[in-house]
Amino acid sequence: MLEILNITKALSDENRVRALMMLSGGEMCVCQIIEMLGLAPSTVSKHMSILRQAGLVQTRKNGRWIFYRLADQNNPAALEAIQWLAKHLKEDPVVAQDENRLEEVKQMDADKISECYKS
Amino acid sequence: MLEILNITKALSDENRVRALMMLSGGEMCVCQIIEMLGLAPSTVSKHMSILRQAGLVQTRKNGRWIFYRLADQNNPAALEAIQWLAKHLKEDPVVAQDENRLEEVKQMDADKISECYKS
DNA sequence: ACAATACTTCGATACATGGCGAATTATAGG
DNA sequence: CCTATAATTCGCCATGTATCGAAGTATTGT
Repeated sequence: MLEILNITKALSDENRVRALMMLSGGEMCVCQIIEMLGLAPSTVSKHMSILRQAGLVQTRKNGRWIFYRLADQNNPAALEAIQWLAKHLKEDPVVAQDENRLEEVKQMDADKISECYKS
Repeated sequence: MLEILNITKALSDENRVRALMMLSGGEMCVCQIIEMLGLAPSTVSKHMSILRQAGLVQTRKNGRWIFYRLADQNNPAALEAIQWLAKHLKEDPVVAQDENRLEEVKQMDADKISECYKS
């Protein structure tokens, strides 16, 4: 029950849902999510922590950057919840607008972030 | 987005999830749900109102009784959410215990409730 | 008409949650 | 080292939510 409630509570905030939908397009570092959501870094960090504790996202650290990505196979409940979200938000204007700006933001940070792959 | 958030918010409370799972076994009147959850009538009424506004349940009035039942076909998002819940709470101890007590409570009220079917 | 029952609405209260800024940790680069 | 950057943690505040009891509505039965 607690596992399920962790998921539903995590999904009951618009900004967290937006973040999840963004991650459908591939991993992002926190600074990109901050840019997309337009919230304070501390706020976004807390949101992502809630998503991670619910098993909806996973993290990978590379240098100064922490990349968030959607959960993989080993958590069926989380995965199905994400699929449910994606299915029913496919036509959502907020999600669509985010999807547009996403490419822009990813391009913006591409230069500096690509540096961390040089090593 | 709002429609989806109404659903996830409705599902982010343990008592509301329990109520939904109980309704998988068929419609119930509010007094039975009150008995099952052990909460004040006003509290249960509010919970059920939230579930109804999210499109997760529907109501039928008969005499003094108002029967709640799970949503039917016309709301795919709600229906899939309920199926997701049921799937991942199949082994949950809280839900299982409710399921046991459910027959008992339904029997308890059977006599007086059956009166409303006489007319 | 009146009392009882089922349910909802309202008002108050305690607690949870989302938001920010400041301070902290960790890493990279001069 | 020292500074800058990325991210988190912490403390605070405003808002939202779960809960209750009391009052209100509707319906049934006497």
